[in-house]
Parts: sequence; structure tokens; C-alpha cells
Amino acid sequence: MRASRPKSSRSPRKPRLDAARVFYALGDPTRRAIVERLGNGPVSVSGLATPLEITVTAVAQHLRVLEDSGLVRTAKTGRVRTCHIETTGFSVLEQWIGDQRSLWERRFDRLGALLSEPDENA
Amino acid sequence: MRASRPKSSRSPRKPRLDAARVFYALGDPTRRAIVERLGNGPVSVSGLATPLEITVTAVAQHLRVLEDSGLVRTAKTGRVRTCHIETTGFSVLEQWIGDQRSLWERRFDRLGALLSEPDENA
DNA sequence: ACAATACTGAAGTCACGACTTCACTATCCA
DNA sequence: TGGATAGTGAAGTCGTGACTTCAGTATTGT
Repeated sequence: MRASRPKSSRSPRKPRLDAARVFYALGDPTRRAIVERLGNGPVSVSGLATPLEITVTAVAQHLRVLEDSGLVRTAKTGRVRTCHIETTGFSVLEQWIGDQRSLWERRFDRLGALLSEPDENA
Repeated sequence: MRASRPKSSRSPRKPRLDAARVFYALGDPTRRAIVERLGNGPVSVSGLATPLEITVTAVAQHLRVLEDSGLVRTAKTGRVRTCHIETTGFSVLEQWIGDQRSLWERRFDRLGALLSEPDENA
């Protein structure tokens, strides 16, 4: 008798969607290499480990971080876990950058207004 | 007799413009806090240290990293060093994200072409 | 000239995290 | 059924880096 769903044993990691996690995740060169590799298409855990010259265990640990930050999604079918890029982490990143940008721009606007209408708040 | 330019003693740090540095820099929560703080306008070294509850020395060390990654620019006038946001680091970040995005999209395009014209490469 | 301020530089401490090894489970295929 | 393959989990090692302290230098104000 076999189980109805031969799926992943580990409960699927749910990303928490905050910029801190994403920056932490991408702060590590190995994890960045993983992300860049996955840009060319899905790869298995050992498929990632080999070119990086680290153990599969190490890769699995990195994948955990990458999943938690919403940069990578993995799914296990049979005995092989396949890793894909996930877009949400990138969106969070862009969001953060956008927030910063608008902050400076707001400042510039205030400065500009102050300079063009100097007697407004005299 | 006073010197003609009372400028910075330290030679101005020149950022190296690669994504690795930026991610490394923003991977640390304290440095992110510094960047976010500078979004509201220029601050001195001790002005940064106080709310973060760390020593000015620690801040100076972070500033070094932030300058090297092109996220912050600092200038010393007299005895106070004033820190500003620098946009170049952010551009590098966006560049990297864009590169990744176009990678996946290229993949999708190939996949789409393959699916719509299946007898092209038979 | 003196004291207070603002920072710099060197050197040390300490925790965290990136890796390893080893023992184990689950799946595939012959 | 058994041996190879793919990955998981726990536990340990070790370097890096985020902080500190302390001892200095330059600038400012009185």
C-alpha cells in the first residue's frame, strides 16, 4: 500500500516577505550564485552542489534561507528536489529600493519648494 | 598660518561598483538602518551613532563599507564628517535585478516559441 | 592656552553562520 | 530484494565580521 501523495516530507516553507530576509539571503556569495544559476532554469540540489564544489548538505541549508526569503521555490518529486526561481523576493527588493528613492525625492521636492518660494513661510 | 583646505585627512573612498559589495553592505541590519536614516537627509557620524546605540567607532566602520559599495558618500568639514546617500549603489542593485529578470524572461520566450511552433526543430 | 567635541586607528572579544562529517531515510532500477 | 542514488538532520569546526575599549589627532569655543 502506497501513500496517495508521494510529495515532500518537509512542510513547505512559507516566505515572510520582508526586505531584511532578502538582503540577508543575497548577502552571501554562494546563495547569490545559486540564484543566478537558477535563472537559467530549474536545477536539482546535487545539480547545484557540484559546480559550487560544496556538499549537498550545505546547499540544502542555503536553500532553506532562500526559500524563507521568497527568492527560491523548491518541490520534491520522488527523491529529487527541484529548485526554481521565485519572483516574490525580487519584488520585495524592488519595493524597498523604491521606498528609499521616494524618500530622497520627497526631500528634494521640499528643498525645491523652499528655494522657489522663499517668502511663503517667512 | 592655516592650511588652504581644511578637508578630509583620509583619502576619499572610491566605490567599486559591483553588486557583491552592495549586497554585502545591505546584508547587515545596522548598515541598512544607516541607509534608511540618511534617506531623510544628511547626518553626522555621532548623529548616526546615538539612535543606534552603538559607538561612533562602529559607525565609522560601517560607513567605510557603505562608501566602498557606493551607497553612501561622506565629506569631512572641520571636525565633523557629514554622511549623505549616494545613488550609484542603488543603480548597481537595480541593474543586477534587471539582469536576473531578463534571464528568466528569455527562458520564457524560448519556452513559448517552442510550444507555439513545435515542428520548427523536428 | 585649555577643555570639550568629533572623529580616527589599532587591537581585542565574541557570536554567528558557512561549511563539514556522519548516520539516517526514501526512492529508483536491475 | 538489494544496491545505488538523492536528499535530510544533528552536531561540530572554524573564520569572519560586528562590536568594544583605549589611546590618539584635529577642530571648535572660551
